[in-house]
Amino acid sequence: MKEININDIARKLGIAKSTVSKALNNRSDVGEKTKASVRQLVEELNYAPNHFAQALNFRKSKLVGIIMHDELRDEFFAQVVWVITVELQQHGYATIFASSQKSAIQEKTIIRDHVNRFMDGFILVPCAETDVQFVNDIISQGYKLVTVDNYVKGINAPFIGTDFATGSYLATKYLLDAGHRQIGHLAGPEWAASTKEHAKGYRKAYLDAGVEFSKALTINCEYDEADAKNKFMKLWEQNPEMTAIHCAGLAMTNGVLSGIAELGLSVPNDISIIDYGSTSFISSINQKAAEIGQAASQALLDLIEGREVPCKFIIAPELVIRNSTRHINQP
Amino acid sequence: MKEININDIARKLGIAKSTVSKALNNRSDVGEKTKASVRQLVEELNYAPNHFAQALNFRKSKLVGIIMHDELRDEFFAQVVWVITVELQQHGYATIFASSQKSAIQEKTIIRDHVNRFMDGFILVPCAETDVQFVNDIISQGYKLVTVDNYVKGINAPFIGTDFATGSYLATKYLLDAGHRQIGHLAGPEWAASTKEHAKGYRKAYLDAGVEFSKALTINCEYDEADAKNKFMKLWEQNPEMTAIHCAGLAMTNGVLSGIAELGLSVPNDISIIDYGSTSFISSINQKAAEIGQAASQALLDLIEGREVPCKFIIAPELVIRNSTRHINQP
DNA sequence: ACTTGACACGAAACTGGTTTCGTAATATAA
DNA sequence: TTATATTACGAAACCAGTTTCGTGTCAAGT
Repeated sequence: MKEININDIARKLGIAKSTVSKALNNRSDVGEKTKASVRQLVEELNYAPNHFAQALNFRKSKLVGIIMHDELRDEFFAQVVWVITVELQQHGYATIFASSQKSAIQEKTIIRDHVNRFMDGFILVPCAETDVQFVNDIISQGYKLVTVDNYVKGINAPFIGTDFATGSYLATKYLLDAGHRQIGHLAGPEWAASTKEHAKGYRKAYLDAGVEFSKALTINCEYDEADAKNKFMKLWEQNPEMTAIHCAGLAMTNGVLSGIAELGLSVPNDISIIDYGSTSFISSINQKAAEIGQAASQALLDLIEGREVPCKFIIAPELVIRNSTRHINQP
Repeated sequence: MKEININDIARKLGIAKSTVSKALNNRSDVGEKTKASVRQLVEELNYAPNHFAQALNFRKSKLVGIIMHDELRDEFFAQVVWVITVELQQHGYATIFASSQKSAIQEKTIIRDHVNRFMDGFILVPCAETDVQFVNDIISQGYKLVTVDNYVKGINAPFIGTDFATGSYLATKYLLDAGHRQIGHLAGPEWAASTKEHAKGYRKAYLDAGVEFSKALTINCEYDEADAKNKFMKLWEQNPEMTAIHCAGLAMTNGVLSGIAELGLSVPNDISIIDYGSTSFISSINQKAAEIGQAASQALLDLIEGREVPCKFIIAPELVIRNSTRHINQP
């Protein structure tokens, strides 16, 4: 358990610890033979500098905090977190993951705690009621922060996210082109910024196609399987002519599939589905978690290292057609 | 950016910093009025002690490392990581997540790095070729470590995982009871310890039911959607009488669903599915990520705080029937 | 009145590094 | 031969806390 430290090295070589430190940092005011002997002993004893002592000096921890609004159970967020972790790992940073569990109060507590831990930066997926003032205070104190996925107006930090309007536009247009006319929209909850974007794209596709648009085909829903099933059942009851549905998230698709199975229907014969970010057989809008994770970690590194960073990266998603959609005959 | 420190507090109150420190730690050799004034100023200035200075003193970081063999994209692991994070957060620990990306070499590097960061403990999901010797060295040096999910023989640390034999037994028995006779088994890769356990349960169900068992119904497969689709197609070709399939993981199910859609078949009419850990409409063996995460964090806390810890926690999974299975008539 | 003890506080050392500055030894220039 | 520069190193201060130990003050005991 006892780690060897710089003093041990110095003592064994009969030199000062300052010399050892300088040797390790390859300073010019240390002789070559001294450097060589230090390096050799370091190798032998498997010495590595204590991160905390260094952090205390540099006021840098080589630690980045990832603070998410939700629970990481979503495959998309899990992949974003993973990509960020790997990217930052390559630059010598470790990541600390924390969840605010959709609570603005917890979010604050976590950020404060991270600040005392001298985090070098934060990647924040804001929750619904993020305290913009508080976050901006942190930023103006010089802490480096980027926000991801959930755009919150007024935060003075770079944002990296998906162009949901385009995503939903692509999905809806595809279904319209395939002959569908009654396309349901299982939209996200009203508190999510993305919900409005989805609706914008969905509607635009109808308008562009010159097909009559009905509000009754849209229903709001939490990102939750059980709620999604209920809302789908309601939507189906009210729109028995519906031949396709566009879901705002993976959890919703699962609820819908459950409802479809219960009704004895089948996909895609009776109903086509396009959702967001599914990796299964469902046709979906691919949110490009890898790109978002990369852009977010790059933006944060740029901020930390004092480079210029654009304030918005909107990543266009991609429509991936799998086996949950079919063409139907025009009436 | 400049945080206030214990010296600032001391100066403003005209007392020594040692007194401030003792007041904050509620030591008995500080007067009550002094304590009160310190606490008040601390509150006012929003002071919080520097974690690194403390870590340097205590040789404890209040940090726990989670090192996973895989990529976190699996919903089960994502939830395990999340539960561990939340549990430990409640005890004042933050978690650092890292992935060894299935490489024993990376695994070592990460552990070494974590050791210099004075991690108070590790939660390790070992990769296929974990260096048992190395891990045991770390443990015998006094570092606290628990292993999760992937049981590796010879590691002197508590293990928390799923009873896969029982899981696959339950799945297979259910399908047999439902009248299925030709039940495919899309097994995990040979390197995974769990694969043998799955096979054990699968076979035992056949034996217990007195139904003839065929090796041809089992095929090994990576935890990868594309590979799963190929292997399923092969299995289907060779066993056209197959009416059900038991998959070792979620990624496999997605591959299978893709194959089924391509063949123009439907679930559960043509083929029933039971997999592991799915949350969608697929009937599945629920691995109880929450229980595993809780048990793992509790075991680690016990280790860190010097309590006795049993060496194995095997958590029995649960069969959850959803909409991907049907009863068939006996021939 | 003197001793003893409890109490409250501060100086200094310590955790493991980095950095500044001073200086001795050697090399080069005048 | 002396003045100056260069090189190589060490002592000490510093980061922000904790802990040990010493000391002064006051009250109680004899």
